[in-house]
Amino acid sequence: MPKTQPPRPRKVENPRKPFERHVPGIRYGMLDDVVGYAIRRAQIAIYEEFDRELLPLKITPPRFSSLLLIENNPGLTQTQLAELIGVVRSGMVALIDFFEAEGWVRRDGKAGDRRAYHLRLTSKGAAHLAVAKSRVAALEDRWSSRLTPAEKRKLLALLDKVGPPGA
Amino acid sequence: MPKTQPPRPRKVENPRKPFERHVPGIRYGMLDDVVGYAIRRAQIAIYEEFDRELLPLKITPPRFSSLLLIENNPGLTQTQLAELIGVVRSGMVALIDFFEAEGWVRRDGKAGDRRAYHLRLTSKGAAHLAVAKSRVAALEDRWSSRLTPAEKRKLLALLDKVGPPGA
DNA sequence: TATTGTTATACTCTATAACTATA
DNA sequence: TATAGTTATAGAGTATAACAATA
Repeated sequence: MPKTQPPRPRKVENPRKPFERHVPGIRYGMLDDVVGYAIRRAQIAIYEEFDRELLPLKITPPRFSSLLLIENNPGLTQTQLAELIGVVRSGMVALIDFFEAEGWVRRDGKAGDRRAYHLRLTSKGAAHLAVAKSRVAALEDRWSSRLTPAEKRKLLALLDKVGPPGA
Repeated sequence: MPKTQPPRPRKVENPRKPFERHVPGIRYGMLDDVVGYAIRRAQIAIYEEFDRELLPLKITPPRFSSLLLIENNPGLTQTQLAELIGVVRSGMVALIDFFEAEGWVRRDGKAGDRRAYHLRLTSKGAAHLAVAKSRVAALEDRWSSRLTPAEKRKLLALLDKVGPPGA
């Protein structure tokens, strides 16, 4: 009996090239002097690698910072955490739901106020976060490989001063 | 005849507080040493103001950089522009459609290749971009108000070196 | 066979508004 | 009357996959 032709493997379109910050021959105009664009460029480059290393752990940037803030400030409420990372309360619900489903975070009742929860890491969550932290630390080392420790400190300090004076 | 009670103005919930980068009393753990998070913090603070100043002009960050790249490199194709700003081709279509609908950008036929377009600013687009540029420049001045010119140059140079060595 | 622009589609984020149960 | 968490919903933004016209 005639063998059916297996479907020819479709050529993968859009083999996403890694983002290139300064393409030779392109004139960027004032973009090269705009802090906001320099930040955007650096962020694209950084997030690409963050996703590649941490998505297998189901960790995204907002998840990472949320878990870290819960670890360092046990008992935070959802509203407090939402303000800390700059999202609205309703957006925090799905995030904590996910953490709970993974068994990483507990919603503990708050004594004296039955509306609110205290957020705490479970031991499983703490162990998972430890793995994530070491990967992030490794990424940081790689990212900073072209910076001296003094330059990195300088960069952090300068970033902290950028933006509207009040922030 | 009895006047109908006008609906009592509902209290606005979620009066969005401006993002605060370092909340007193909160422990940020290793987040304070992570370049990626420092960048994220600065970006949130910066984009809030960008939106407030530029959205009335219908300008968003990707629109701004796209228009600027078209101005400085007239004749770019959509695929080239998409790669420059780090989005896929299909995402560029809606962006250019919008520019065309506003009358800011023309799709010129490419001689010798009827598949592609050369993108160019219209005079209306150039004029609009000029206004946007001056507002962005003003924002830059405000954002950099706490940085000396030398510090700003240093920041741009350091941001350029952050990330995977190849980028 | 490859490429340009396009469409269709879906998924993630995140926002607003309204609801509930508490306070 | 206000607040914590929640739900419903909608709008950006951006991704993948497939397609037509063209190379």
